Amino acid sequence: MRQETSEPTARPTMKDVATAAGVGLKTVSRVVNDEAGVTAATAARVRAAIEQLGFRRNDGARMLRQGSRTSSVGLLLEDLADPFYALLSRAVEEVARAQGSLMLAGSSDEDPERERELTLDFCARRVDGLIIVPTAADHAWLAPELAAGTAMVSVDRPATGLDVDTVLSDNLGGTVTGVDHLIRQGHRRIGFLGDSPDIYTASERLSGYRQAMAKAGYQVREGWVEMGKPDPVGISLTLDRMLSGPDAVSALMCGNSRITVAVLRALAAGDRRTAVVGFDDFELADMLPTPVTVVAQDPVLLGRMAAELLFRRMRGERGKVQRLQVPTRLIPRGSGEIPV
Amino acid sequence: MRQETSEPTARPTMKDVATAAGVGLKTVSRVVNDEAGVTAATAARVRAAIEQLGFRRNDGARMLRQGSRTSSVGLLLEDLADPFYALLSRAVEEVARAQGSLMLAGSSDEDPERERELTLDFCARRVDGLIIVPTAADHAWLAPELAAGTAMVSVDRPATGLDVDTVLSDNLGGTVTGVDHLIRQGHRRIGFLGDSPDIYTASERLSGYRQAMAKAGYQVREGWVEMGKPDPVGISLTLDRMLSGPDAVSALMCGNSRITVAVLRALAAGDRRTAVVGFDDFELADMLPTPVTVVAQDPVLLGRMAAELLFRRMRGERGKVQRLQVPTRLIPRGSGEIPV
DNA sequence: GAGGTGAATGACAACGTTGTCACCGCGTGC
DNA sequence: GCACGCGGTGACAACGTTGTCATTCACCTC
Repeated sequence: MRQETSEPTARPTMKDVATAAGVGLKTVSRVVNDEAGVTAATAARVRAAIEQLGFRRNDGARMLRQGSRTSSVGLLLEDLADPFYALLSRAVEEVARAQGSLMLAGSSDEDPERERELTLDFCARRVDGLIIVPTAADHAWLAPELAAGTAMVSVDRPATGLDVDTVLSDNLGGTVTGVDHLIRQGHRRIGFLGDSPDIYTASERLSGYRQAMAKAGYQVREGWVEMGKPDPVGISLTLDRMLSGPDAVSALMCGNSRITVAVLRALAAGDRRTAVVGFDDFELADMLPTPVTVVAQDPVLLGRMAAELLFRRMRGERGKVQRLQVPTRLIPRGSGEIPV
Repeated sequence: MRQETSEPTARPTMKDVATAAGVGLKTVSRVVNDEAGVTAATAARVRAAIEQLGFRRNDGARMLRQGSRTSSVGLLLEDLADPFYALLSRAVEEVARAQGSLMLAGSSDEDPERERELTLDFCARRVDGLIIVPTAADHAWLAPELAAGTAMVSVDRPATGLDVDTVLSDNLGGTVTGVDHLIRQGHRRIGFLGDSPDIYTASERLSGYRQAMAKAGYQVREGWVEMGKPDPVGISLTLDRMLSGPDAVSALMCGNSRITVAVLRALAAGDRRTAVVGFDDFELADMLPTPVTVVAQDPVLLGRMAAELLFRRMRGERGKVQRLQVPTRLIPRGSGEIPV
């Protein structure tokens, strides 16, 4: 089979198969779908014709005829290439496959416009369900789709302006655990570096930090908190500031793994031994010169729970809107156990 | 909009919109598709009805009517969650989006049966094109789909039994470069640990190793080569063997990043300083106690080239079957510069 | 005022499939 | 001999959309 010679041959349809086999259209349909009521001899002739023409049923037409189900789900997240979301995607794929569905995947890149376009494209394709890691923007525009019967689950973050099932990590509690851990090592001057505060997870984690500090009765000084898109240069400058002067911190809580890594890089350049706890685990965290203590999330569980919830809704389960929380886990490895 | 109360409302169709707006079906179609020849007043009425009913065009039906194009491509690879393939996927997604296509993604898990099912499902959905990281099994079963006009590109590995455009890394040359690099540091006793030899990339890299050794005039001793699924325990045992006795090696070339990491873990447990070069870069390779020298691939470029080739085919470009190679790049970081 | 022009609109078929139903031919029971 | 049942089969409509073509009507020209 040489690609270069293949002409854009029209795909054979059931009608073509019927003609070739000398039977009626419906008989072909019966054979293709393993329906009863076809003689073995007829079925054999039809199958031969199918083989010979290279026929394959057009599932698009099939689903149009049969009604709503397209046996496909849409997954919309920030970035397919991010290790965290890659694991989550794979978990969703796994559940979808077990349910006989295919998965359409798209990355929003945190851009509400792109998110909206992709999501509405998914809806136009009539996905049976939608799993979405929503950007910060309002999602009320999805309400008509929801009303029209497209099942939806929000994961990792809640969708503002839309009342749907949601699966979240325990961002606040996890951060409290992480900061508490630093406090137990004797630290009272702890800094926090987080992602843009308009991202739900980032602001939850910031709250966790503030809450843990308040609970311990420690003040959060001006300049101990820095929020924004992780940017190596910016983080390096921020660290210089946080680690010097009379108000210098002795420990850092990092709001996500990209920030943690950037912080470690910046610290590696200097000679201070600063205690660090990161939110979100990452590969090789245990292999670094000072193994990194983290508050680990479970992206696979997040994805699986979201997908299972989605399929339950798709099966018609009604009930109240769910809001599930996945616990986090502190993994002490060394960087968080550096004393004051 | 509360999910719990939403009944499985049938989605409104153009006919419903037409009735609501008091116009003909075709007029709605015209408005939806921004065709000329509709009065502003009529269009406004139609748009109001669309808004009110929450209508969205059914792209499935549209594509059925219009002919072959479904504006979707299928991506089939080993594992969406693997960082290498996650990057590749994202690159494919990016190109697809630029071309107005959506992406269906699936993981084969290196299982030919699963690969086949998913791929044929994609074909039944009438994807316009297919990008596949093929398992080792024969792919002749895809020939009818190819003949039927589904564009196909194989990436990262060639598809045996199928003559399609292919985009590959320079696995052999890259490994030669890596081994040469070790040789230049004075090593003559170099071991090779690779993945299962039935995986194309693994056997190419093994060839590269043998070629580099032969070129230098160094013998490859019995026991210096170990191929198989990366398994931490197995690798640890293998290393014990390779690094001891009269035939002990002084350097290692690792066939992929999972193996590299497992090797580094095993080496970290001991106290030897063994030179290591890994095939395929990975995150934080530069941050490890001994930064890791690697032969880096470019998964993003692989994905982009594959996707661009695919879309060219989909646009009808004929020409001979292509076989493109993406160069690799040696990144010396320390572990490969450890002398004998 | 007849005829022509062109813009707006809708009726209808078709895309490839499946559900419904009618038909055909044969064997059975009376 | 006739009604009946039943298994096998195919004709036809329908799913939601778009392409084709006919129709309508206002407006213009001579």
